Amino acid sequence: MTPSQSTPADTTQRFTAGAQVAVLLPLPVDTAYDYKVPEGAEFVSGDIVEVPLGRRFEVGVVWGPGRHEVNPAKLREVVHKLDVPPVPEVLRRFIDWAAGYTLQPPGALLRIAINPARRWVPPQPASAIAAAGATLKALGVKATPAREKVMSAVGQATFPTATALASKAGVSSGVIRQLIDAGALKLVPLPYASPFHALNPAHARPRLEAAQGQAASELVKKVNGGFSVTVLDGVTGSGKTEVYFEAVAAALKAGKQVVILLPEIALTAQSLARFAARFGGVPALWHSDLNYKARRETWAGVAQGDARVVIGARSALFLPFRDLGLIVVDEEHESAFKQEDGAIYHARDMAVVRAREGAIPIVLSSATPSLETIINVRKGRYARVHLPSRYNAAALPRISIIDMKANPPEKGAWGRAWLAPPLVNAVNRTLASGEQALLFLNRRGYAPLTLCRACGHRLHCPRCTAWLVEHKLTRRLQCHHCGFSAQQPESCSACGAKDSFVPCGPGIERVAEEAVARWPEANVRAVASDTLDRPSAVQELIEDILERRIDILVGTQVLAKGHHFPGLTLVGVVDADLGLSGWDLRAAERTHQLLHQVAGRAGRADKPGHVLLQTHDPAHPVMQALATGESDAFMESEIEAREALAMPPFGRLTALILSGPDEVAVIAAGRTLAAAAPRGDGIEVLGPAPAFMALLRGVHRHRLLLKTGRAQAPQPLVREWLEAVKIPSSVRVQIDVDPYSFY
DNA sequence: AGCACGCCGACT
DNA sequence: GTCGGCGTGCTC
Repeated sequence: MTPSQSTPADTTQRFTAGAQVAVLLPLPVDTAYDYKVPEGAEFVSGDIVEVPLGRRFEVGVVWGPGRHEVNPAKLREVVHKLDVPPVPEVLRRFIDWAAGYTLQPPGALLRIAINPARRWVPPQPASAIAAAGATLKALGVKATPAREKVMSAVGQATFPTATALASKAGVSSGVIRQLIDAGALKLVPLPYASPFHALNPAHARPRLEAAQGQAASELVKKVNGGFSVTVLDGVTGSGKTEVYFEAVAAALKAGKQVVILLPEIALTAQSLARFAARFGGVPALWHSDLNYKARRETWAGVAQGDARVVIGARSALFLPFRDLGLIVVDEEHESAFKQEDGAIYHARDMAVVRAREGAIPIVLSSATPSLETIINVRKGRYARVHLPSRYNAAALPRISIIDMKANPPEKGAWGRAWLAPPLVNAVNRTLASGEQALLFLNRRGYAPLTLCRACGHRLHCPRCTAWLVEHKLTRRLQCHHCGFSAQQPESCSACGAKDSFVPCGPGIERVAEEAVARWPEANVRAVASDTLDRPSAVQELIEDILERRIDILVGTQVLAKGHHFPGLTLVGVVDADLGLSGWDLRAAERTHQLLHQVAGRAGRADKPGHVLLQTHDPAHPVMQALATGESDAFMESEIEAREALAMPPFGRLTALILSGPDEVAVIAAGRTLAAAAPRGDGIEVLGPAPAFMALLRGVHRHRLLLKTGRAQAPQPLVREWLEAVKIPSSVRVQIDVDPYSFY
């Protein structure tokens, strides 16, 4: 990433009546629009304003002086300024930079930043209810029994809500409303009460081990020292969270705000409870399914500086912090940080930029740092703080490989089997000693593929390039990409054969079926994202495991992170090869990270866990790295491979994704782009090719990939490229700079 | 993102 | 004859 080139707009710049201002709108348009400052108004850069746009109104942000590039006759006036703090200059600079880098329209990023202001409702000043001081009679209000009850219940007291008074008096709240309207009761304004907990950096100082204490003090040193990037790494349970909490405490002590970014799935009640135990209060939360009120409240609290710490998913990075002093990205390696919510960006990379623009420190925390991060450490761009030993000296699990070719599973009375004899024996031993086992398989449902025995026809989704997955639990066939679901047909639609469908391959339900058949005495539970849809379901599951109501867990990656279960001493990875197939630069790295994390679930202080990996390719570097514990050597070979192929971060990739309902138009657009592709030394364009999911929810997708050298910025090339061609509006062009996935 | 304008098919 | 489909283009 190269430093910002945009010149920061000066916050102190004022715009008075008659002047022109550029207002950036939260829309996917390329530039800010000019507006006139109305009579009697005065604005500064960053002010959030309402402006007319076409025949509607839109909320935007004063981005700077007008650019005077449009016919003055077209100019319209700003309607008014919203009563919210202006968007801080750092955030504006950050949006400009991020838009230029990711090739997204700046408005698309602004939208993430100011969404809660777009339908701004000034927060209602809180008020309580009390007697107005006049009798019903004096007011000429008819004294019904219900009204009398209310008046005697209210007395000299104040009630926080109408409901509270209504229930005290034993009447419905409608009566209260009537009495307020009649003037017998009045609303008394309450002083502003912050909805945010006070956070005390000294609330519960943890006792840190020597290594942790040293790591913590290194991070604390960075807190008031301007921009820095520090990688905090150490195995699961080494106490990374406790360590970065000390940096959070230091930032709080310095009166600064903090944002902690987590992958969406990791935003659990547990992570909040852990925070609360350390700081004596719950932080503000930010994620995609907050309701509107909470969103507005947190957004305003962040802008006013009232919300001191936000724990949130990637979009929390775009909140208008008044005085941000520290960013933490936990589980830095997680690919969930690279996703699209209106705009395509990598939250970890953008977080580093946000830190730089704000001249503040950022901590990247992970048990398995990403390859990009490791390289940045090596090149000296990022500092590294390493936590060597496992907290409380708990033993690391022993990892061994089961060669599935040499140890094929033995078929049982229930049908095909997926557990090889060594794993079966290990489960036997685990159950005999009263401990728990996890059978890990990253595949939901019963069978990933259903085919007709008679003709070989495969059941696939009508709207996606994907097989339908049989789910025995719901007795339906499901598409895991679009939510399509159907009854299993009685006969084959291709050849008409009856009862000819056979399931192929295992999902967790099928492995659970085998476990039940093999260990009828044991309690077996299959767990996947679809069975953990409620937050309470997660909590219940955790309790069931801790209370030993489950002996054998069969589950997907939802079980890979988070809680540690002391009774769980065996992990069997049913198909360790699963993540390795497919054209994905990071397949091996990701599989390594996932399996490493799963392995971390096993064992406890007095009894090391055992992890068995079932694989058809025991010699694969991923398996060898896991079995020998030589993660560093594995990463080394991955780095060499990437360097040899000039793949990121040694070369740069940019993907153009074309999509639309009409496949012919999408393909034609792909050809048009390919014909106009940039040429030059070290520039290569691949494609167009159908995306991995060429048909998704009825939308056809094709991709082109631009490869450039480390020194060649792809952004200007892509800009020129797209300016030179005409793509019909029925085909959408998305640009993904530094793509992570290839589908 | 909205929203209107515009040009071709089935209806009160 | 009009209602309405969504392809195309514009919003300071």
